[in-house]
Amino acid sequence: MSKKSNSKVLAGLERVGGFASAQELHLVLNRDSESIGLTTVYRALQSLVDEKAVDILRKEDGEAIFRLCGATHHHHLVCKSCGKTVEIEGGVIEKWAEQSGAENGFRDIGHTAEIFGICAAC
Amino acid sequence: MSKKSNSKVLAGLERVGGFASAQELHLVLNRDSESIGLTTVYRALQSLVDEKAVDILRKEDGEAIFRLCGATHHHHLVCKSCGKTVEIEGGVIEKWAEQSGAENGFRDIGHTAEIFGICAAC
DNA sequence: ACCCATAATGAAAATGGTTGTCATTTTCAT
DNA sequence: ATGAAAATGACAACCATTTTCATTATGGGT
Ligand SMILES: [Zn+2]
Ligand SMILES: [Zn+2]
Ligand SMILES: [Zn+2]
Ligand SMILES: [Zn+2]
Repeated sequence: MSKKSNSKVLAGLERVGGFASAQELHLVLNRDSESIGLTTVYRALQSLVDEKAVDILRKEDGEAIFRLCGATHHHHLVCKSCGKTVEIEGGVIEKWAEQSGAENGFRDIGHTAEIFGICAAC
Repeated sequence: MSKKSNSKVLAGLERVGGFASAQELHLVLNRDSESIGLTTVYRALQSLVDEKAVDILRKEDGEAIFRLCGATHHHHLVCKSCGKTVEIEGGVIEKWAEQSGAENGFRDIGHTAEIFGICAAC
């Protein structure tokens, strides 16, 4: 029966596209007339992470954010002033992370990387 | 005057050696007859992070942990299981960030990048 | 269809790290 | 010494997440 809430949450993540926090997801789902409780969203996300259908990361402030596993992986260039965001190709980073991890005997390697600055308009 | 609490906290971090949470640090400091409030520990850590004297990372549960940081810019490879940390040379990343930013007309470019995985011992 | 054991759900309360408030204390220049 | 400004810390507020617990849905056995 947890199947139902799991697929609701997965659908929500698809709709969102990229990362979303549990609470954002809860809002999105209920906005679209999918009645689901916040607790259940947390539980569904937890089990989806356990079965590796969903990735979990942490924002700088410590809040957990989730995304579909296998969603196209990319990185962001964000303007510190106006928030404008550009999606960046990160092939170099993927190699760097894999290689650095492997050289040090690590497995299950993941990474985070963000670029920030001031955009031309600001 | 924040100098005083900052150096107390730095001393605490030295004593601890590796990573410590704000609350652990608060305990350690007061155990060693350094009377300092928890709020002040948080503030000192915050300002030390701002001035890049201290690194901040997140445990899996989202709690912030801190440690002394060398002056040279570098990145981290962290074990998700035991917390073991390796400092990584990030020349590739610096170039990637600078170039991606410049290509999109951004200036004052900075970046964050972390690698995580499971270490050989775990 | 009916029972019942079991799992799922979600509202509300509890938890816990972190941040905000504000009165008090310390520092420092005059 | 005096006042302004910065620093401090006890306490309360905040907020994401977890725990409780009462209710509801599910599904197999009869
Ligand atoms: Zn901008
Ligand atoms: Zn994106
Ligand atoms: Zn990447
Ligand atoms: Zn390890």
